[in-house]
Amino acid sequence: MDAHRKDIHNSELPVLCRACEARHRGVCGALTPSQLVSLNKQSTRKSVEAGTELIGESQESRTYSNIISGVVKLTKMMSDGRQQIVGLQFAPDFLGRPFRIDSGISADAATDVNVCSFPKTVIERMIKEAPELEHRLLEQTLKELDEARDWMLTLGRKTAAEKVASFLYLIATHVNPDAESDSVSFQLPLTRSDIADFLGLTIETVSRQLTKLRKDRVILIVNNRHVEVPDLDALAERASQ
Amino acid sequence: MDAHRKDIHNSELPVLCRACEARHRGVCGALTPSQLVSLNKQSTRKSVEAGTELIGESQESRTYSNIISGVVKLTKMMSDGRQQIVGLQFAPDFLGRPFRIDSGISADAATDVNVCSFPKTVIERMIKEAPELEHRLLEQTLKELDEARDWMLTLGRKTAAEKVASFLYLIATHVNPDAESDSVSFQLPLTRSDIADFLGLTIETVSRQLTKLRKDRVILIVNNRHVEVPDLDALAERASQ
DNA sequence: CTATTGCCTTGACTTTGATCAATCGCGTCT
DNA sequence: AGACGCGATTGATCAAAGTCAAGGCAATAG
Repeated sequence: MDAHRKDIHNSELPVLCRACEARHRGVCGALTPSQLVSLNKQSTRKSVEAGTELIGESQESRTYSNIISGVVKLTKMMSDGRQQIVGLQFAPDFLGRPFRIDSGISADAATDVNVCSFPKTVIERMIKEAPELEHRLLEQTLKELDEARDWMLTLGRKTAAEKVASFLYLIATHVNPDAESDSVSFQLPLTRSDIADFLGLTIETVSRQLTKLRKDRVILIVNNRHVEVPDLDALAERASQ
Repeated sequence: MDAHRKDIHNSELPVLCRACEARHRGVCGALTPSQLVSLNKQSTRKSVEAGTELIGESQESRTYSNIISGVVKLTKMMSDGRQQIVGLQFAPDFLGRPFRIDSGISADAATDVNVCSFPKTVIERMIKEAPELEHRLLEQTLKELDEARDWMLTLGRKTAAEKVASFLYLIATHVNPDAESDSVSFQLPLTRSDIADFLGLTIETVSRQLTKLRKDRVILIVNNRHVEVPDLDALAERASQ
């Protein structure tokens, strides 16, 4: 399987792909160097700022993308305005859904985001040529399904205090995936309002629970966005995880 | 793509497969008659009664299954006993997760269930031979992901009254998928306790909300399990859907 | 340099759904 | 028949989270 990748011959790869995480952990890892070259000719790097809608009601997007950096939030909205964030995507996640029509979800940049975009047609053709690509998509989809179900437990059964701790734990472990030490420091990719929409709470409750965690010395709030966690296990404990 | 199926030559198919929904709407539809014959030799029909654990902590199951009839609930549990149903599966859904290790989910028969089981090894070999099979799995996984995210909105943002109405609407539309009329009659596949675990509520709240829907004549509770919905749109209204 | 704005926090009060407890209906076992 | 168990309903009370309202802080605009 890995024999196709020929990582040694890095020089065969498009410059942009060489340092790209998506080629290792993302879907591009399923492609041969020559497929990468051909895909690369049709791909464009884009930089979008926080708040931009990437996929949504407005424009039927004609592209798929890999997230290069930043955080994308997937949101569902009710007709009366209530909304729920149903997923967060980090690099090198794949953005878009081949073979499946939209399901009322919009994707917005939660932070400033860099993506690598490809025309849908190109990806759909490549999937037919390279079954391994579809396999990667299945694996990412299964991962997203697991995350969604984990979060259903959080939404349905955890208290506000546990929810906020769970969120912080999620971010702490995603921002720095290979954290050896048990202490972490990071920027929150979401506003209080986004956090509330992710947790099924109000911003006031989120704020109060953050304050409580701070007073209990489980976290350190350097400023609104910057959080430090001296002991990840203690945080996990608060999240009942 | 459909050319492979050769539905006309029904006589080539294994007897058990001929009337099986999974061959049409389920994953078996991806297989040629000869593949079906070979798969059929290794498959076994099983009938399990409500409450039986199909996949779980206890035994590392060596098989995948198609649901032939009945309802399967997917449950996540916290160490202190709180639990959340994270998905319901109906015929002809595929049960099991190729290429992905267990994620703390157990699958139990919510009602009496009939399944058609295959050894994991056989399925995994067939996936390599027939990319279309993997394509079907991706499609089912995407469907489950959509359903999970729909439910996240329900769990995070709907009131108890809306949650219960949403659940009834979900069952009403799944039990009789091709309901022409706007009135439906069905058996609830879950106990009140299961419904509560699905909705992130207590059984008392579920009961009260059902009573309220009954008093408001949105539903008719024939007996504990048997419900009639005279007007599906009115129910959808209550679910804010 | 002050005014405005957006985002967040804090406090007082209300509401929703949870908890605790009693009772009912129904099937089953003796 | 009577006793029991199990699931569901109903009521009374309580607690957690929501709502409403005021104010703080920091960045940006005038």
